[in-house]
Amino acid sequence: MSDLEQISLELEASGYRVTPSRRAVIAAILARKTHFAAGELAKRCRGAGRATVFRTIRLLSDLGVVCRVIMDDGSPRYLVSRSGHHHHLVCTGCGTVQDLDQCAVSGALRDIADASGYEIEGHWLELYGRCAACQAKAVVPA
Amino acid sequence: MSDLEQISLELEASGYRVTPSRRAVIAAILARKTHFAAGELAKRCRGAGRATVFRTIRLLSDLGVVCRVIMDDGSPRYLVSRSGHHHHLVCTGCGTVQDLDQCAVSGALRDIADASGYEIEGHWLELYGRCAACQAKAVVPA
DNA sequence: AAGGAAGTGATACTGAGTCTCACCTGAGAC
DNA sequence: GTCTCAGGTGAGACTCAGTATCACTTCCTT
Repeated sequence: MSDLEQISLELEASGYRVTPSRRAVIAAILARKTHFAAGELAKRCRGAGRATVFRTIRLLSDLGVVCRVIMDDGSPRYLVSRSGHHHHLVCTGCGTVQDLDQCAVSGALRDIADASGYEIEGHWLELYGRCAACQAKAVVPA
Repeated sequence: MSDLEQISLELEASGYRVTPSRRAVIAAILARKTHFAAGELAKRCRGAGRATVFRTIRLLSDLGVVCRVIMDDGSPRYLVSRSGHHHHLVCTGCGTVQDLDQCAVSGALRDIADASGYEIEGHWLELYGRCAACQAKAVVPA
């Protein structure tokens, strides 16, 4: 089963219609190798209007198919990612985004909650660095 | 010495001029009790144009006088804050922002770097929750 | 077939932030 | 004192993200 069909099934299972516009947006997203900007996708995606592209991205984001990453310059990007709580490791060299399996702060949250008196409801964590390939490139420049 | 003078001295020490426009922006920032949106400040700040307000906010942000917080809805806000690396604890009830003394992820970063092969250069962490006062309010509603 | 809910596209709008460009200002050189 | 020029400024246009509106279409249910 293709990713497109898989996601279509998820949409249907959640009570949403699988329309040609939505299929076009999903196909456009799957065609992107890495993360993408919402506006750029809207421009490239022939089969759906701008508003629909944004609506579909939000829909997929709610379903956990797509998730939002804030790049180190603050600009938002989206990428196809696994659902559930996780964080990202963004390479500042090539832009690759890697999922992190464990939540790096879950342990510290309890301490912070105790110390501050806050009831922690959520958090946002992005990590920036250079992947192994980009480190190698930096050492031996072409 | 007032905060305004203090910040003016920091500006001068860094080689920037202390102009009436900049003083107006700094005064407007200091007048805000909590965090503020850049655009809203630009509207309220009579003594400086929009572009200058944004320029000054960035300048102060570079100097570490002001720092940027991403609220839980993704919108950016600024607040007068201590410089150096730290994180924020944002109350989703009243919007209060509290500085966190320790960096909650510094310990975990080494493990992540080892496991992923990345050279971690930076990270962004925001915590969201309800402060003690808002928790009390929620339990005993008026 | 009818009706209504869901979905769509065009378009206008808001808000953040940048860029340009002509103009202003003030510190230092003479 | 005045000249000069880098630094600073304001107006305004622009880009980008994202939302709202509204008339229209599509499709499911009855």
